[in-house]
Amino acid sequence: MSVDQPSPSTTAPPTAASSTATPSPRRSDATRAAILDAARERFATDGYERATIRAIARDARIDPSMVMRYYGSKEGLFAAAVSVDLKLPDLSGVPRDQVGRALVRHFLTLWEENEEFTALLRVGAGNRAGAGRMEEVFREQLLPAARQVCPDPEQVPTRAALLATQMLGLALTRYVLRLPPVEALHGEEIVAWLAPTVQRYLTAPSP
Amino acid sequence: MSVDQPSPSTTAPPTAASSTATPSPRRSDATRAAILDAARERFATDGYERATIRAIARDARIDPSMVMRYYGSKEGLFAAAVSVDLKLPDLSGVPRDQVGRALVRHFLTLWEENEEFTALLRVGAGNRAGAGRMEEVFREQLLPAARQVCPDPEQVPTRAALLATQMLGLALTRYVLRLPPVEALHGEEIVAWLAPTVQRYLTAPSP
DNA sequence: GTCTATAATTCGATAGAC
DNA sequence: GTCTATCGAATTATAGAC
Repeated sequence: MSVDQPSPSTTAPPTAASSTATPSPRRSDATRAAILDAARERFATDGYERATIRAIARDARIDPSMVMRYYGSKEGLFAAAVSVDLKLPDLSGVPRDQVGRALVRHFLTLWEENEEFTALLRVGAGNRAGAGRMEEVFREQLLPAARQVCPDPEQVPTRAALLATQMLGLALTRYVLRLPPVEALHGEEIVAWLAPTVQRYLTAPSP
Repeated sequence: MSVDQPSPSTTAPPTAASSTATPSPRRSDATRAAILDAARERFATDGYERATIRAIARDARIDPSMVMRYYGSKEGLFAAAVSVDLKLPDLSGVPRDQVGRALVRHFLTLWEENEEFTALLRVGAGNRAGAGRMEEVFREQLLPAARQVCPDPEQVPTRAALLATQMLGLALTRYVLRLPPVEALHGEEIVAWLAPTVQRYLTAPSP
């Protein structure tokens, strides 16, 4: 899955007799990691079409042809650079009336320190394939989390969908559109306002 | 600001005894309208970069050069095609405890029958200038509406920001990303679930 | 008003020297 | 592994014939 194999030092030692157990560390790992970092940033700020391979290569201070050599195509680069893991906690260990607060806080800290999700969101909004990847994240990560909290299996998709409208709306307005009044909100303010919403969407009886 | 005042046509002889009040109907108005319709649809479904002038012209069954002639540039075309009016009702006439329901229902019906907002949202997500136009809509239309409902002027931007996170999140997941469980929700279901959220964001005391 | 032809860029991708 | 050079395709935008 993860293509995140950052070699500790810039000049990775090939170490003569190593190659059996570990997945063959390449001498170019540092370069590859630099490319992925630059790609994530460009995709997050410019979107898929405007994030050109040339610009990404320039950011990574390497030749554009290397990007093609390593990742085959622009789509391959995007797939390698953006692999969203929401890292959702085990909600079965959280008190029932605290899941809203726990989730909002989790997403906030995750998104503040990582622009991978912003990249996926921006690309998903402007590209059909990107939207497909967003749905994948929803299906494989958000649905199982909702299943841990929601008693009625029948209602899980609806509950998860409602959760998505609120949390993706926060991500959109704060990190993509960057509406000033949303950016101005402090993390704890957001938690205080949104936690009751998420709590109700997941656990309250149907209206 | 509407950019619907293109340069006067090269040879535009107003009908002999045309009325003096109406803003000079041109013979090409049907063509212009067809271009704008096609542009709105392409921008809404493909985003700014992938919506090419060629494709828009093909949809409108005219020559690509006509688009340039009428609107000067791709940006000019976008500005002319997408001018979002949220048509927000006068909230001072709505019972205080019904503003949430009224707003959610209003946005739903507006968005279901008009893809202009979807176009602006998709473009705003992938383009810096587009994000600026989204902020314009927020500032000029959503803020005044919130001001009608929120008693404390100090809190108006925050309240409007919270409203934006929920409603834009709905628009994003339903019309742009088209997450199946969100698309599956019926209009009245959405109103029932989201109205209390919006109501609280606008009128409840700060948490 | 409408269309053809094309200029001027820019991009993704390829070939091959060193 | 790295780079130069370039191809082929697509785009916006312009010039000008009819």
